[in-house]
Amino acid sequence: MNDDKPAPARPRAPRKDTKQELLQAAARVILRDGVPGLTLDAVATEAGLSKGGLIYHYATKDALIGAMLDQLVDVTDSQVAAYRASDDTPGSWVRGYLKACMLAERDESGTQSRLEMAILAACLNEPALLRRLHKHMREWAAASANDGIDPELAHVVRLAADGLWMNDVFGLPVLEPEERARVLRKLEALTRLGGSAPE
Amino acid sequence: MNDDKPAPARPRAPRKDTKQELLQAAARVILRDGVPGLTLDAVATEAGLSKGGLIYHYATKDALIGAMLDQLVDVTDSQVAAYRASDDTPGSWVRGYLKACMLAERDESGTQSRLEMAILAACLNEPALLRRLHKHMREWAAASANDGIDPELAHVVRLAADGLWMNDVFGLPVLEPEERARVLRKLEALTRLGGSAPE
DNA sequence: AAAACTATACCGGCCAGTCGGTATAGTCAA
DNA sequence: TTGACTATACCGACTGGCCGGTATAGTTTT
Repeated sequence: MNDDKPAPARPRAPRKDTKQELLQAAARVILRDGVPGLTLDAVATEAGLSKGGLIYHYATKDALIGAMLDQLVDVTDSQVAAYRASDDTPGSWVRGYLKACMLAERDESGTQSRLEMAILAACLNEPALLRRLHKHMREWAAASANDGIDPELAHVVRLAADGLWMNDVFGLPVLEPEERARVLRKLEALTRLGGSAPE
Repeated sequence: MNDDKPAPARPRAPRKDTKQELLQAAARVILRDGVPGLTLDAVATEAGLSKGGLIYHYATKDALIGAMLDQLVDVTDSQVAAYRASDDTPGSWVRGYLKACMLAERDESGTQSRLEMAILAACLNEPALLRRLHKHMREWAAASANDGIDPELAHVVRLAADGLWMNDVFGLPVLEPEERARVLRKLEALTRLGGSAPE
């Protein structure tokens, strides 16, 4: 009846990019139900698939979480790179990182940062994932230390960004929005402080 | 052969502080096996008693985790207070907090900080616990903002301490020990910077 | 003997991962 | 063009283990 075979949009048809859709579904689930709520069934349902369908694309739960982690790292790195394209003065890496971490504000109600932390929390369980995460953090630490400004100050700013972003994650915000904004401005200012320092 | 009890060769003496022992056992388990490894059976075994015995003291798992959280907060607060007893200049709260967070170094291989993060991770699962944690964080945020120094700078230092402490948690250290020490010194210096600042 | 404390057995729910099956599309040969 | 065959995508019932919690029967100590 309604079936025109060559037409792309049908109920029962291979999805264009199911894996990406699954990743987003997983993000939605983890934000709504927390880390323990991230079950294969939940993700599958959220994505409009069955568990079998999910498993077809990601053989194990860890594979799914690992893919989320990879994407998170990629996004962060590319955001930093994008920022640096328009700022190559000393401290630009840290400022880019700061911006990347705080992109949350663009989303509705800090969705992004909560997601990031949730992914990290999910990684905590699996040593293999944790190792991958750790590797990336070391790279980030190295990048901030090599940013052309006082390395310790760079670390401080980066760590504070991590801390702020972590705080965001615990449900409601710890800092008031205005105070948070002031802190961010202060952090940014710090990256310009040691920049063209003497010596 | 003095005492060949095949079963738990336990001290028949009335354990007066079993609850405390259980808390410590839970800490050991969580450090060794991670958050998902924190099962009632595991804690009981680690503490040298049965699950029934554990349940007798902590009726539910959440009660156990809650007790761990309370103890963590108490310890932190009392360490801050102890520090301030010998330093009541502006910025003392933040410096005390810094010290409390970094007590890890006194332990063998950052045990303390990893434990703290693990407890937080365990709390992530239960909304009720998360709320309690959140309350404490707000108190800490308020305390740092009221420390007699530039509030934003105080937040920055406190957040960086959180970030550093979080980094420690991911298994191996992200920063080299010397670099870490330099960062700490920088943080401490920052708390004295805005202290008696103009205005 | 009662209270305090501990051990053992068990239940029920949850959840990752399995497996046999179905539907659709593409290929190729007769 | 049609039937045989294969690959891809997906479904959903099922299983097997794990784990929180319960029930109950000891064993000490006071």
